[in-house]
Parts: sequence; C-alpha cells; structure tokens
Amino acid sequence: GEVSEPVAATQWDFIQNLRRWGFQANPSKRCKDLGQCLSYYRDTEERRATLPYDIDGMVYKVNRIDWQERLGQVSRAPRWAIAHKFPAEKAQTILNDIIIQVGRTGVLTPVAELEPVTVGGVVVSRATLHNQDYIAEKDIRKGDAVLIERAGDVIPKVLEVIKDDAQKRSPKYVFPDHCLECGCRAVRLAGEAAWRCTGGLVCPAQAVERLKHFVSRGAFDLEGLGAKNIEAFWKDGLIKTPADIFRLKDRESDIRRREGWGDKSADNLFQAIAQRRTISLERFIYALGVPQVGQATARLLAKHYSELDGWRAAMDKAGDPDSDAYADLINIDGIGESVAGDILAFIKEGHNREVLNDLNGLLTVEPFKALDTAHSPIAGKTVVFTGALAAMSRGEAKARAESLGARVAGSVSKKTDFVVAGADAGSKAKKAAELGVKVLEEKEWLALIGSGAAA
DNA sequence: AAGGAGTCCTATCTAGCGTA
DNA sequence: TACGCTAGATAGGACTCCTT
Repeated sequence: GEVSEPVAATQWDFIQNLRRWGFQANPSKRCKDLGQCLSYYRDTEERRATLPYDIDGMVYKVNRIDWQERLGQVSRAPRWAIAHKFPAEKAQTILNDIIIQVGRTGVLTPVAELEPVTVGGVVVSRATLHNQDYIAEKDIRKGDAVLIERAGDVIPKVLEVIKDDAQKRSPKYVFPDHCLECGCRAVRLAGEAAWRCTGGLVCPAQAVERLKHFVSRGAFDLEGLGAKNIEAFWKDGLIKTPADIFRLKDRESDIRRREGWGDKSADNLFQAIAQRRTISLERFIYALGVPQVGQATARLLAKHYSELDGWRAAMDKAGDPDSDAYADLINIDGIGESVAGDILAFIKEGHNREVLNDLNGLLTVEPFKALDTAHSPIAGKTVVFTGALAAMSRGEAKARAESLGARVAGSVSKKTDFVVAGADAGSKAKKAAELGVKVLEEKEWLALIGSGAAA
C-alpha cells in the first residue's frame, strides 16, 4: 500500500517494525549466503507439520530495499524475491475399497476409498483412480498398502502400491461390465479409456447427474438448488425431469415444510426459478448435457441456428447423414463427426425428446444475440487469466471478457494475445514471458476494459 | 449466538475430440 | 504436432441460511 515515509531501509527492519506495531509476521531469518538459506529451508520443512497453519514453501528476499528497487521486476515476478516450494507431501495408507461412480454421460469412474490419512494438514479419504487402465497399470487391488500424494498440494493421487511379499493380496481388480446403479450393461468402446453405462435416463445415477448439470452455474444457474438438494428432491419424487423444476411451485407447501428449509430459502429458490423461465439459447443447449457439448460448443450451435425451433428442426433433418442439414452441422467450425454423432443420438432418443417437448411449454428460450463489440478494445482477442484477482472472481472476470467479445483460454500459447496476472501468478505468467506474450497487471486490465465506471 | 448444512469457486490431473 | 475444449475426478475456504 501507500506509506507517507519509508518504513525501513531493509526487509528485516520492515518486518521488525510491523511486529512493533502489533502485526503478526511469519517467522523469518537473515541469511548471509545460499547455504544458510537452504539450511533454513530444511529447518522450516521439518517444522512444517507443527505450524498452526499450512505453508507450501518459503520465499527468499533481498534484504536491502534500495537494492530491491534497483532489481525491479519482470512482468509480474520481482527479481528480488523467489519462492522455494516444499516437495508434495506423501503418505502411506490402506486402500479399503474401489467404488464406481457414474457420471452424467454414463462414464464409470473408479474411486479409491482410503483409510483416512493426513497429508499436508488435510485428511484424505478418497482419490480418483481415473479408469481401468490406470488401475491395471499400477496393479491396484483392494486391501493394498498405497503411497498417496496431494498433487500441487490439492488433489489426492495414488502414486503406487507398496508391495510386501509376506502379505497375501486380494485377487486382481476386475472392472465391472455392468452399471452398479441400474444393472444395465456397460461397454468400453474401442480406443476409449472409459467404460460407459448404457442405461441413459433409465439409470438413476445418470438421471440425477443430468439434473445437477441442468441447474449448474453455466446452465440454468439455479441458486439454492445445488447437488445435495437435487439428490434429495429426486429421492422424494419432487424432481424427476428438468421440467419438474418449473412445476415445483405446485409443491410449494411440501418444500416449505422440508427439514432445513425456512421461508427465506424457499422464497429465494422460487424467485431464482421464476427468473430462469427465460433463458438464452446457448445456456439452454448447454443445460441439456449432450455429451461433448460444453459451453463453447453450445454457443457455436446457438450462434449458427439462432432459435430453438430452428435448431431442433435442423437436428431432426440431420439424422440422415446424406442430408444438407447434416453437412451444414459438420461444417460449423469446431464440430466434427464425433460431436455431431453425439448431438444427433441425443436428439433422436425418446426420453430426451420428451424432456425437450415438456420444457417447450414452460420456458421462453431467447434467440441468440450477437454481441455489440464494435467499440470493444478486446474483441476477438484471446486472453488467459492467472493468479487471484482482487476486484472480482475468476468466473466474473471471464464473463466480462466474453461479453466484450474476447475469448478466454485456459492455457498460454502463441495464439494468446495477453495474459492477465493477478496475485500469486505462477507458471502461466512464466510461460507468457517465454513466448513474449504481453502480461497485464490487474490494474492495467481493469483500465483496458474500463471497469472503473462499470457496475 | 453457535454450529451445521449446503453452495460456490478454485486448483490439478487424465483422456479424447477437432482444427490448423 | 500443438493447442483449445469437454468431461469427470477430490478437497478446502468463504459465504448464506437454518436449527438449536
């Protein structure tokens, strides 16, 4: 922040002054050379577990502030300070069981149930096993002792099985060839890693996951109706299909009586639902949960077909692979045979047709609106966000950039026009520097999009 | 007032599709 | 081949609202 006079001439005195003024400061030490730095690093790593808070590493800083100023900074990273992170913490535990989760597209994902163990200050009890091949490659079996790690200090990962020759192991894990939720046959298509349940909307797990997707942020964005409530409402028969959400008002008294529900939460829910009776075509298409059709692809379809009725009519015609309608679909930049196949199969399926017809009478789907980007300074540019922004959430920043006609990408490449770096910008800012991509600080970015005035 | 349940958001990884 | 997009995984912190 701003100070009326320099706080100190050195980093060390700066911290001492802060302490004198009553601030709490992290432990620190003055070192005279690299060796002392590394030895303090090792000391700190040993003390890490006993600290009352989590750290993932430490920072070395040049002590003299006039030297700090002289060294300056490159893009976002100061040349007078550098982080030294601890290696990811590992832990050993027992893999009690392998369970199978069913996703909204029917993908069967194996998850390890672990004997709870503390890794880096956090109790881990589950970890994804990704797919059949992952389990086979590491020869993971029920009851094994396993080594786990929190990758990037967040996601738990099973690294390897710790083999003990004396120990008798359970038989090799056999991946199920049917869905454990609905009993339907499961298939693994050639060239794919995943097994899929063939039950479609008949499978309760898929039906619920589809509903969760329908109300999620990028889709209908119904606050007050998250994953837990969808499950509960489904179980109690309040919501079986997406259209039921818009008929919930008929069951209002049931909902107000529910445990954990008061007037405030019920009012909020009904208000959110009422607001979403009108929705943009791109959100509507995304909400359907067609495999391989995420936000970007839904937008392409909305843009190309403009209106819901037009899109549905075109998809019906495109069922014939020799039709012009099919050629038109395939010709959309970003849509190939595989994606088109999933869309057409979805539209053809009976349950999905019922859902679409049902929703038709309950909702107003707005035609696609082209953006007015004539005066936008960032129209057509590709931007990547990294680090934490102070002024707004990542989602908000993304929406703002997109509403101004920019594309928001997840990783930095040669095609990136600029990177917006918030606090703690990491590898992406580094990559941008390597590629010579322009890096904007948050302040510069806000100035560029003229956010000072905007609400 | 405190505690708990639910939601939202973010981080990272694996895998497959589509385009240039 | 490089890159963007989509999907499906787990955990934790901030926040809101309900119950006790």
